[in-house]
Amino acid sequence: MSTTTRGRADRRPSITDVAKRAGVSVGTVSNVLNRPDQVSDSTRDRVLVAIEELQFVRNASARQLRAGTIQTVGAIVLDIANPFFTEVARGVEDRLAADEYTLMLSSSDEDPEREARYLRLFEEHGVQGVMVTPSAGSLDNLLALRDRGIDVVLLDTTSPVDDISSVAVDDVRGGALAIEHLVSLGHTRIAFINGPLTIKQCIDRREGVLAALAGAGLDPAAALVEITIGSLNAEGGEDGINRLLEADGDRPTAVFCVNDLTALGALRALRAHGVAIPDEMAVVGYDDVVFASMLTVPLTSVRQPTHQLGWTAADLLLRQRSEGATFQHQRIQFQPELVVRGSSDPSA
Amino acid sequence: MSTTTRGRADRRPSITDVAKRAGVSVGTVSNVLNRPDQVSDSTRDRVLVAIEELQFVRNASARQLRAGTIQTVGAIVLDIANPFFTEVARGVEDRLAADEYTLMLSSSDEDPEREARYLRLFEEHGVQGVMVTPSAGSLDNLLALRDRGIDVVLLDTTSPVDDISSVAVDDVRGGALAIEHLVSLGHTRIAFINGPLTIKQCIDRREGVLAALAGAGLDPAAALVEITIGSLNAEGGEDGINRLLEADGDRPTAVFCVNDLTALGALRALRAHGVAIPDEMAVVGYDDVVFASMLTVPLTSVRQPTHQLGWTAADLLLRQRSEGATFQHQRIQFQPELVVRGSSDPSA
DNA sequence: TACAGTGCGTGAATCGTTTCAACGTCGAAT
DNA sequence: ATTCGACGTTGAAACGATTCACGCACTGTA
Repeated sequence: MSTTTRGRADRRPSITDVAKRAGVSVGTVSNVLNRPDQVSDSTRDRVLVAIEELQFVRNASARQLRAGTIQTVGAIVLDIANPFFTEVARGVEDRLAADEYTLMLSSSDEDPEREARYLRLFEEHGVQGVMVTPSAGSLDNLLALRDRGIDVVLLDTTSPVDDISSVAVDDVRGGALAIEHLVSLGHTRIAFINGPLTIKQCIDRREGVLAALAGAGLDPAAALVEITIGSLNAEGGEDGINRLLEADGDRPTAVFCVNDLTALGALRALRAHGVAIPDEMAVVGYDDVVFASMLTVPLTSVRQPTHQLGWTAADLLLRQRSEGATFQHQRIQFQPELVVRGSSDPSA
Repeated sequence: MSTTTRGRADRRPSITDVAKRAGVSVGTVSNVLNRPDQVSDSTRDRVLVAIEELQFVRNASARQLRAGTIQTVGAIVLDIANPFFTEVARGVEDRLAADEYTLMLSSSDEDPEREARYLRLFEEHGVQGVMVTPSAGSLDNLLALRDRGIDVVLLDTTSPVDDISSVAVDDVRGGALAIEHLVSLGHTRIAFINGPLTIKQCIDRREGVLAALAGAGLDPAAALVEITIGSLNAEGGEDGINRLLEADGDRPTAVFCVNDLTALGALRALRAHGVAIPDEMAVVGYDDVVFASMLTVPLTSVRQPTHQLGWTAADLLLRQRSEGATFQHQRIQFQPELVVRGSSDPSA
C-alpha cells in the first residue's frame, strides 16, 4: 500500500526519493532545484510533480555540509528585551537582507558564559561572521574566532584593538552630556546607577561622568554616589534606587541611570517612595527608547542612532567579507545627543 | 613550514585532521568527543591536545546530517519588538532549557509571507517543533507541517482545529473587559483601533467588544467607531488617532487600542492634538507591558500572563513530542485581567 | 597451552546534497 | 559521410561527524 501522504513516523523524503519517483538521477533533481533552466521542460515538470507529491523539503544540514558555508551571520546583544537592541537588530536585518544574508540573533543577558556558548553555537553552524556587544572585558574569544576565519564586528562598543572593527556611539561623551546637564541645573551631588564595569558601555559612560564632574570643578568623592547593579533593566533600576534611599549620608538630588530601562525602574521605585521628580530627585536616562517621552514624568535621556548603528555594523561586516585582505579595519563612532525633558528640568 | 596557528584562508579543521595529528582513527576522536570514558587516558589526552592545537570546532551540519534531528524548536511571533512577545519568548526559553532544547526565534512582523518563509527555513533545518502566533487566517501551512512530523503549538491564539494544541488568553473576554469598563464609566461612543482581521487576536478582541456593547444594550452602529490599522505598533496607533480625529461625525469619548504599543502611539498622537486624557478621551490598551503603569497618563490595560503563556506552550510541545501518539491535543486558555489606571479613570 | 573475556581502537558505511567530468543524442556544418 | 558543438542527463565523489561490527592485545582461568 502506498499513498501520497506519509504517516508521521516515516523518515522525511530525500532528493533520492524524488529522483526515483520521477525516474531521473539525483543530479537532475538537484539541477531542477538549483539551475532549472538547464533542465528540459518535460523532465522539470516530472520532477516538480514528484516533489509536490512527496512533499519534499530540502535538508539544510546536507546543503551546508556540502557548501561549507552559509549566508548567515550571528549577532549577540546584551538584552533582547531592551528596545534599544531590538531597534539595532532591525537595522542589522535591513542591511543583511540587501545581500540575502540571514541573521541569527541571541541575547547574552550580560552573561559572558552565555555569550561564549552562543559564539560556539554560531561557529559550529558555520556562520560567516558575528556582531557582538561584548558582555565581558576580554576579547580573547573574539580574537580567536577571527583567527579561525569568522569576521567579527563589535556592536555598540569601540574596539580596543586595531584589527577588529567596531561601530559605536561615543559613550564617554554621552555620559558627560548627562552630567553636564545636571550640573548646569545646579546639582552638586549626583547618583550614578551603573552596571558592572565588565561592560564597556558602563566603563565609558562612567568615564564621561567623571570627566564632566572634573570639568565642572567638582570632586567625585563628594559629588558622586556610585551604585552598581547586576543587570541593566527595570529591576536593576528599582534595586539601585532602593539602595540609594536606604544609604546613610547626604541624599543626592539627581540620578543618572545607565540606560532607560534602568531609569524606568528607578522612576517606579522613586514614585513608590514618594520622592518628587524632578524637585526632590532629577532623573536622566540613556537610549531615548520609544516610551521615554511618554512617561508620567517624561524622561531626559541621551539619544543614540539605533537603526544606523545596526545597519552600519552589518555593512562593515559584509564589506569586510567581500573585500577580504584589502579591507581596512575601522572604528566608526556616532555622536549621542541629549534630549531634555521633565524628569530633570521642570521647565522642559 | 607548519605552525599551530592557521591563516584565515585555510579550511577549518575536521575530525580527520585531528585524528591524523593525534595519530588515531576518526572513530577514536569521535569517541573522545562523545564517550570520553571509553577511551584510555593517554589516547584521550593526545586527542585533546590535537584538538586544542588545531582549534578544532565541531561541524554542526555534519552532526545533524548524521543524527537526522536536532534538539531545537522554532518560534514565530508577530513582533519581536513588542515587550509582550519578548516576555512570552522568555517563558518559552525557560521551559526549553530544562530539556536542553534550544530556540530559534523569529518575527513575522505580521506578514504571512515572512511567516511562511521562516516556517520553511525551520523545517529545512530540521527543527522538531514550532510555536507560532499565526499572522494569517489559514492554518494550511501548519497542518501540512504537522503531517510531515513537525509538532505544532499555536501561541497566543486558540486553535480552531482539534488536532493542533494551543495556549492562549481569552481574547474575547479581554476585549469585553475593556469595553465593559468604558461603558461603566458612562461612555456611549467608543473608538476601537484594531489590526487587520486576518489576525486572530484582533478578531477575538473585536468579538468581545461587540458582545460587551450588546450586553450593555448599545447599538454598535451608533456606539462603535472601528479603525483598522496596518501594524500593531506605535506608528499604527498614531495613524489610528490621526484618522479618528480627522473623521467627520460625533467624536468618540473613549478609545480601546488592540495593544499597548498601539495605545502608546495613540497617546502620543492625542497629546500632539492637545486632547486631554481621560477627560476628552479615555484610553484603554491591552497587554499591560512593563511601561504601561509609568506613562504620563498611566495606561488602563488588559493584563495577560506572558511568561506562563510561553512556558506552557513550550511544555505542551515537548510533552507532545515525548508522549507521541498517546498525546491528547488541548486548548489551554488563561484569563486576562483588567488593570484600571488614569488613562480611563481620573479617580484611579 | 588453549580459551574466554575485556578493554581499546579501527575503518568503512551512512546521512542528503551539490558538483562536475563524462556520456549519449541530435542537428548543423563541412 | 564525418566532425563538431550544444544540450540534457548521468553517476560518482565529496563534505564531516557518528556508529558499529570487528580485530587486536592482553589478563586470568582451566
